[in-house]
Amino acid sequence: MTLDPLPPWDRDVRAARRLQAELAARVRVADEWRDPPRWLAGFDVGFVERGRTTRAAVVLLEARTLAPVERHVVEMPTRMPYIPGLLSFRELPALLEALARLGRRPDLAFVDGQGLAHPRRLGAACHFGLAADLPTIGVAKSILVGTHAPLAEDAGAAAPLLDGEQRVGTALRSKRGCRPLIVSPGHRVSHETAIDWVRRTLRGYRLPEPTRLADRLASRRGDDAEGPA
DNA sequence: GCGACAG
DNA sequence: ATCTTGTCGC
Repeated sequence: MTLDPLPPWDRDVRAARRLQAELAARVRVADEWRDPPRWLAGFDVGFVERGRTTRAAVVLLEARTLAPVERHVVEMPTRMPYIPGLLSFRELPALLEALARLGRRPDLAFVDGQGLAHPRRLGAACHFGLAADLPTIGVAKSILVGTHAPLAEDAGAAAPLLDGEQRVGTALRSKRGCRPLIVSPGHRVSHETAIDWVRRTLRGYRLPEPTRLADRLASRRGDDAEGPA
């Protein structure tokens, strides 16, 4: 037996982290839209065949009614393993391909995962937003970095997510009895607007409609039986 | 050195 | 994320 060689991804990990720091400097955390969003999109990525294939799902919804008007699923070979903090590199190709399938360009995109709430401020929502030059919001189901004050049990309770002194997102109890969502700006959106749009797109489930529908589509059980009002 | 660690 | 059935709680 020999000593374990350096992991093949070690070099790339370093390069990827440097690139993240550079890209993060280009992320704009402020609202930049001329008109209120009319088309929303939800993105989610899953893995099949023991991770060998990456699958991205996108759902386009009309902002006013939250009615889904387009759905697409794309698959491609997985190029990178999962490494905490480098998720965007693993998911970005599939996310961009899914976006390309849309017949309309969304005005605002919800991405499953972190936005600013990332060690180098470049979660998948930021990276995707930059790459597509689209306003994006990160909606994660757990914390990668940061801490927040205890949240009340009531739906709607929220607290800033802090990484040291900096606010990187918001912990939001989207539904009573559920663990809070971690909402953070991706690109071209402010903290306030990110939270506002997540709240406006909640429909009694833990996840906001864009992300919830994309999740269902990616996990294939994509029928259309609605639950409680 | 010892954990923590989106999906 | 994914592998997996029933089960406890709002």
